[in-house]
Amino acid sequence: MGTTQLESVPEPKYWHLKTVIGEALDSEFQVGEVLPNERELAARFGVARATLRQALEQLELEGRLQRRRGVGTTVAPPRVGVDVSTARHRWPGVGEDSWQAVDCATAPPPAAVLRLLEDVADRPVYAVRRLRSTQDQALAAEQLYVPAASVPGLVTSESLTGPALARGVLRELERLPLEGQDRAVELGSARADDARELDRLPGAPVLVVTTRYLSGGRTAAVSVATYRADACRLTFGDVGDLRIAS
Amino acid sequence: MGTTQLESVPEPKYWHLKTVIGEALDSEFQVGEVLPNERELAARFGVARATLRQALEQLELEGRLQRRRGVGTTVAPPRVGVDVSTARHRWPGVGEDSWQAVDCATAPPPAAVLRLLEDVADRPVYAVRRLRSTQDQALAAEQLYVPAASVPGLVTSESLTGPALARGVLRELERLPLEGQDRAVELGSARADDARELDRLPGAPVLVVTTRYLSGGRTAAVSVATYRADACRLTFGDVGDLRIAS
DNA sequence: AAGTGGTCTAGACCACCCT
DNA sequence: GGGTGGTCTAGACCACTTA
Repeated sequence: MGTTQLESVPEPKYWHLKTVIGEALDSEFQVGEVLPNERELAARFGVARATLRQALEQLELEGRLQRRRGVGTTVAPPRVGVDVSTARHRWPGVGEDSWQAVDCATAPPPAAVLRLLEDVADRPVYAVRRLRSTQDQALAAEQLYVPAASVPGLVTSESLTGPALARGVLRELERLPLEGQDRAVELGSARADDARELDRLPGAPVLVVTTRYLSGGRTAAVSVATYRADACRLTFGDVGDLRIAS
Repeated sequence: MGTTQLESVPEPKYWHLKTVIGEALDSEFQVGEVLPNERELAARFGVARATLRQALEQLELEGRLQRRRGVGTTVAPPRVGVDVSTARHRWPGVGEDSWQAVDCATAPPPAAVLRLLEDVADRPVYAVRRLRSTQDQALAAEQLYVPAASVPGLVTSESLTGPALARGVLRELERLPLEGQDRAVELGSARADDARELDRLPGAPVLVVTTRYLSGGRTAAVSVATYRADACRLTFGDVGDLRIAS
């Protein structure tokens, strides 16, 4: 990376910086390579550290950089495309997928989820926790809410807890006929617990995917999955899946 | 040993501020109401303005606030759910939709789009510009790239330009049999031109929806649509009529 | 212990919108 | 012209990782 001085331009410094550094990333850096630290970069470009950080923040938001406290700033790999296609008509956890069930509690779901689960009397509601990862990196954390009424065959016991209970709930859920799904994607910021599991700081930008699973005309389960916005590209392929087009 | 690891987690000020203000928004403010200005809020909470701004930035990212230079900070309405369902198997612009074609050029598409349009020899490539709005607010700006080969019946002339040409391209595109779509959603930051049309500043967070339209085994068109991440929730309903009456 | 990114401060000036 | 949010500075200290 050169030691180019910035000329005075009408456009904000951090914006121009972002462009300059972005181009340098393309031409002079390899994926995984460590950048000079922020104080050095700021000095090199002749700006305050806060200004430099504004540029780095944007680049991180766009998935081009990865910053980790105590470690440094590295060039991020291209975003991973993760399939969240709705066309499959499958329950979560069916078939080959990259989710791993890690826990299950019966804590009451948040108000926003309760609005989607129409019948509030369906207590308890199982809260299954799952993680989705690629080889070395956690991509998403999910909270799957399943009313007890959706898994009538579930055998519970004092000794059946944690991951085993989570898997049991998922297994029972598969027995219901899945009639459809409703899905929404929006931008959010990671809650403290999600952030920890995604190896990000609280408030990190995430793509929140909310799914409503329908069975028997009812909402049989609600999933709230938070994907690392810097590391993921959500794909909804319907190609090669040519269902009966109406 | 006496070294008890007390997990005192000093929560950052801006994070706490965000919570406090967020709760105040729920209980004490109406949608559209104007908040006190940043200098006053900072003084009221006893923090530096920069710290307060960190909290406001997060709230804006989550779609709870709207800030406009020279105007002030207002309480944002709930996010608008916009349907970007892929199940429709429709070309862009067919039927009742909220897009408005505004222009058409023949500028060469960016490299990332060229990679999706396999046959690079298909010149020229029409670049149709469209806007999607609700009553009073622009939600998304789209650049739709259509190789000339996809619209063989298009009659061009010197006098056919701008919006009229854009509509002509869309009309011709509808004549092709649509075989499928490939869609991806990721987080991006608004380019200067998109930002202007979305009434945001450059770099504002946007949800970038990239769609590949397939016809005859080829990529017949590529759409890159940028949605205001603060104002939109993208929905992918495949439920259709099953939707609970609302 | 040294080095990194994350938080925070107290100022300053600028660009924009309103009246 | 007066008020707003946006940009920028030059520091300071903190939390975390690594050696």
